Amino acid sequence: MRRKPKQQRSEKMLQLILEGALDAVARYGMEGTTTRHIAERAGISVGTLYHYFDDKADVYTALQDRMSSQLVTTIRALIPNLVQKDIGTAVADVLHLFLAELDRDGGKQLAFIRNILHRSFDRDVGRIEQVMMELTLMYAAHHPEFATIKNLPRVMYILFNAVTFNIIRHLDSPSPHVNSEQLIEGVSQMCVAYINSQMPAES
Amino acid sequence: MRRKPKQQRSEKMLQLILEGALDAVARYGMEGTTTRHIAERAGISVGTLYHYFDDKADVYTALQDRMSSQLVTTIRALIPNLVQKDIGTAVADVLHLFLAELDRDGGKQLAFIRNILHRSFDRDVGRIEQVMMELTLMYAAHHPEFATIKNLPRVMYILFNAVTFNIIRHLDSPSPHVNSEQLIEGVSQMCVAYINSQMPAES
DNA sequence: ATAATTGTTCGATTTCAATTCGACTTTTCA
DNA sequence: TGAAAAGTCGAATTGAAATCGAACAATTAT
Repeated sequence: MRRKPKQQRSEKMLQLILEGALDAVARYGMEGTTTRHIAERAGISVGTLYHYFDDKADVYTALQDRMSSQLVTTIRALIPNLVQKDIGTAVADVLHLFLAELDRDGGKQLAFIRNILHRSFDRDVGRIEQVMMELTLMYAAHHPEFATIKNLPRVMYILFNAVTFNIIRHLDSPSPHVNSEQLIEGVSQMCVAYINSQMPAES
Repeated sequence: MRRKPKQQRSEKMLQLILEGALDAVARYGMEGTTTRHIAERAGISVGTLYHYFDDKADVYTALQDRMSSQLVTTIRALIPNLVQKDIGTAVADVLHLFLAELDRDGGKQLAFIRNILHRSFDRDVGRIEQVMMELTLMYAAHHPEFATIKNLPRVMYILFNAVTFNIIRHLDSPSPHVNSEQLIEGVSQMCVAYINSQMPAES
């Protein structure tokens, strides 16, 4: 049985379940949350839950969908505005918007997102970042002009994340428009450009 | 009971289980893999599995650890080399290395990584990317010089991923060295620098 | 207005994977 | 050699996910 809201109370129930799930995950974590927890917090029975969703994972998926839909809607509404600005400001605006959106509802959405993410990387990314920081130090030792960059650690942190996600994304679902070589070339150029832009201008 | 290799056969057994898990996940997917599957493919019994690992999740964690350790070791060995090169080449080298490492063992590692990642983003990231591409089009319409960039879609794809992961990472586990404002500022500057570097030089 | 139909809710019951347990085998070492 | 420690096994237990059919509510047809 798939999701199928026919009467209007159904729609309310559906949202009720999603709220219950959000609550439960915020409280017990994603692993710790059972279908009973969700039903309980939504004030319904398990049977009802399964009337609206295929399985537990489906509830989470729906919750993610709802969140990303909200974000997409908000951004889309802001496009006319963004289009007027310079790139730096536009990017900053979108990010501020996003963070503000997450902060509403007292952090439950944020907790949910963290639960989705946390089990994936964390440890591994952290470790690899550490080697990259070693590499940066070594590199700076061999290239003195490198050390003149203001906030070098911050710049490296941002670049590391930038590169990493491009690779992760490429692994997860390769874009038909960009092959490995093109990606690597582009990412390298981005690093060079950002780093150069952070160098104090030479006289 | 934690992991505890005392005799030497233990170490082999441990690796055997990890291989079994890698196999099983490549075959049945992460959700579809049961402890029986793992035990079966490793040629042992479930009971034995639980002598070496706390629970099923622990097996996956160990597998991730093993993979990231390998990567870290490889990179670390390459540092003396990398240090001699310009930044663009160094970045490209590391990425090539990483992809090559994954390609050994006939894609089982790759399949495992995909399984870890796939359940997290995919849908959502894709959707949001789509709005951002809309935004790019609109933006180009208002800023003609923008349209002169070669490979604009590729550049935007890379920047989108770069920005997204910086935010995701910030949400997942905020770095003590970089607060929200600093991150947004830095990320914006990166976008500007990369885009500028891709503009055809004005006479 | 009433009956028939369709949609909704419930929670006890079933199912199946994760984990435990204790009996058995192999290795270590005194 | 023998007995203590380490390792192995798989049947039995446990507990959460998912099902089921019996009630209940809303809607539609007569």
